[in-house]
Amino acid sequence: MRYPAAETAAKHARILDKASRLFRERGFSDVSVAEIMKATGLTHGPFYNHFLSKQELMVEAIRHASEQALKELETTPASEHGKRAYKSAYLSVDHRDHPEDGCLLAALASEIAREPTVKSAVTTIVKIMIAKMSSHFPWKRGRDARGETIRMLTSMVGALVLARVVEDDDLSREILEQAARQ
Amino acid sequence: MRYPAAETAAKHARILDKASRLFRERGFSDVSVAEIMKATGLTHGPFYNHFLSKQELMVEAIRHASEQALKELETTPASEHGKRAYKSAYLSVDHRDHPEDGCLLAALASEIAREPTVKSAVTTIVKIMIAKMSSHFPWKRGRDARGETIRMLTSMVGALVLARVVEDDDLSREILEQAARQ
DNA sequence: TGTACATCAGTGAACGCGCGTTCACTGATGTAC
DNA sequence: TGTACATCAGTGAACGCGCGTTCACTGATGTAC
Repeated sequence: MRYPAAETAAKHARILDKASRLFRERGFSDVSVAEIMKATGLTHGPFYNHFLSKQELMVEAIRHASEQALKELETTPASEHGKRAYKSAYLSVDHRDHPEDGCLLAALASEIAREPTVKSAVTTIVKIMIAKMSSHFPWKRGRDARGETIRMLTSMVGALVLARVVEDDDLSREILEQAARQ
Repeated sequence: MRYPAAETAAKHARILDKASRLFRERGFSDVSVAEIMKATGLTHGPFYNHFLSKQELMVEAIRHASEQALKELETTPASEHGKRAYKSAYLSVDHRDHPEDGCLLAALASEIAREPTVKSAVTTIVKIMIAKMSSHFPWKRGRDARGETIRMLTSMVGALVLARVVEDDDLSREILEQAARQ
């Protein structure tokens, strides 16, 4: 049956949102198109009214998650205190335990590297994040902001990945704390 | 037909070796049991003469890769120079381009976190690596070796993951270089 | 304003495919006598 | 030492299953008159 025109765009956005969360939670290949559509409240058929393929959805879902990440950075105060808060939110137990809301790099790292179309979208996002972080936050006078940004990003992503890989909660917290100190 | 008894153990080892490389190259779910057996030169049937399930193979393959990693650490000179060499080999373009030979954490990060049995095996390995690295290499007097080890490991894994996720070769090398400086 | 009809997002059965796993069978090897 | 036979790793067809994707069909909505 025909549905109110205004709902179509809203449904598209909901598929994207559910997909982006499910993918981060369980990975691209462990989440089926049918499951995403079910989470959106529909059957799997009309998926192809919204997207050309699962691959295309993966790219769009990555873009959707990255918009969220950029918004978070922009709403963080551009001060030394803001930088510390940003880092410690990223390295929090809450972020570790909720990949579906969090950093797409840490959640999908190994799978992104293997999907060329997704990889290309992620490259753009990483470049934007590095540029925005290095201009947004204050860095020590005379030091190179870009290098410091890359080193900070690198140790944040590594710590979150390691903290999630480890089963022992004490060790996991220790990893997050050590990285926060850096 | 019956085969020479001595060959059985050798075939087991070959399945493990091929599997551990293929998994690191393309991920657990993208590599089929049939493909692993084909790489070993057999049909897929006798896989179950060697392993109970694909899951069990995943755990064994992780253990196999970790033995390789431990051996590499132990053969690295226990000096400041050895530590630098170890770090720069890990952060090399060669390691970035050959996940099948390299660090299992960086190659399978996001998938490990989702497989409980694999996660448990990896936890053990991470603990051993941290302990061995902090006692093997020299650390600045008075500083806590364990903390420094965790921070070094964290930024190494993060940098390799990010360098592999990014399509732009200049940016990818920049990430590796920045982490090497840390 | 009321009626007739085209539209098109959603339905749900069906498709081909590759997966992990099973199993009846094979036949050279190792062993009992 | 030679023969008869049990062993068991390997073969390859087959299984059930869930996947991504397709498609004939439905029927409330929006539009033409």
